Amino acid sequence: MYYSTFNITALAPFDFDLSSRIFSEGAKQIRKYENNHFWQALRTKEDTVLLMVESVGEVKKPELQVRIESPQEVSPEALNSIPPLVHKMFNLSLDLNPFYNEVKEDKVLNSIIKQLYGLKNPTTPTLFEALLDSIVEQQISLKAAHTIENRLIKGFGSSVKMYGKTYHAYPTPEELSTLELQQLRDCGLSFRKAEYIRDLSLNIVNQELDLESLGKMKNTTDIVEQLCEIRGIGIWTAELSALRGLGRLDAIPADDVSLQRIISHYYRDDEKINAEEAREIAKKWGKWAGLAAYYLVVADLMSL
DNA sequence: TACCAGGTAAAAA
DNA sequence: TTTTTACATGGT
Repeated sequence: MYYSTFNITALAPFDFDLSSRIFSEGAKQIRKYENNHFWQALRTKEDTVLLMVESVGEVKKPELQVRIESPQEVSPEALNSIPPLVHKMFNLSLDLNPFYNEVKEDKVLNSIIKQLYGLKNPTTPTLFEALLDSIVEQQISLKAAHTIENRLIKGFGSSVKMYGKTYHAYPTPEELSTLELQQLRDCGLSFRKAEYIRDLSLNIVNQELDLESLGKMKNTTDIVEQLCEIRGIGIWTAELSALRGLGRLDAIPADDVSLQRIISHYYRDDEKINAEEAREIAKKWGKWAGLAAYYLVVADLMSL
């Protein structure tokens, strides 16, 4: 067995315990947070390794200990690709203070921030992973979606075996592009969604679509516009994926009926609102709209 | 049993 | 051009 450990720091404040707990909520097979240890199977260029993270700091002076394990030797190149990935996944480079300062006049949010101090929103290792999740989650309940996501991960993702347990990573475009539609359908996806996912994967493998270049674009609205060109991706999927897959904190999936209900709960006394009204309310959060929405969703989850 | 869930594209009007 | 419909699973 091969392993490597190293420490990394994060911009304060950062509550690793709170963030990881929320991150792993939904109990997908892909990640777990137990006994203050976060773990997830992670793909490097050549291999699938097991990532374990624990906090060795505190909210105001955050530091993480990262451990990489693999049955085989991990190349230096692969190892070097891990720290930036962990930074991205946990949003370690995000400075929450400007966010906290700029929404101070919002009494509701300000009160929630005090209770969720140091919470950072997670980002998926790749944009593809965020798109995959979002497509699966279209229309159906999160519970139903998680069941399907687990089948995709177990069925088609690579895995790493450690201590007699098998840890599954998200499937890559390469792994999904060669599948028969019926194989995706068998996971519980509609034929329509199976087509979306197969075609998206194929276009990436054929290099007709370059998701990496999208992440480099300056304006989030341009990214959302580009994503909407892809079949199966509407405004809801595009905005959710920009937030979850690229960490674009100004992207807010206002078409989300659940988010509309939550925003209304805190700002409109549970009266039913539509996407337009949700966007109007979100305007006061400026470039932090997506992060503010994340805080509201978590607050709702924890009944704050 | 029927209906709704963190929607979307395609058909019908 | 605008409105309606089919679609997948899991919970109520």
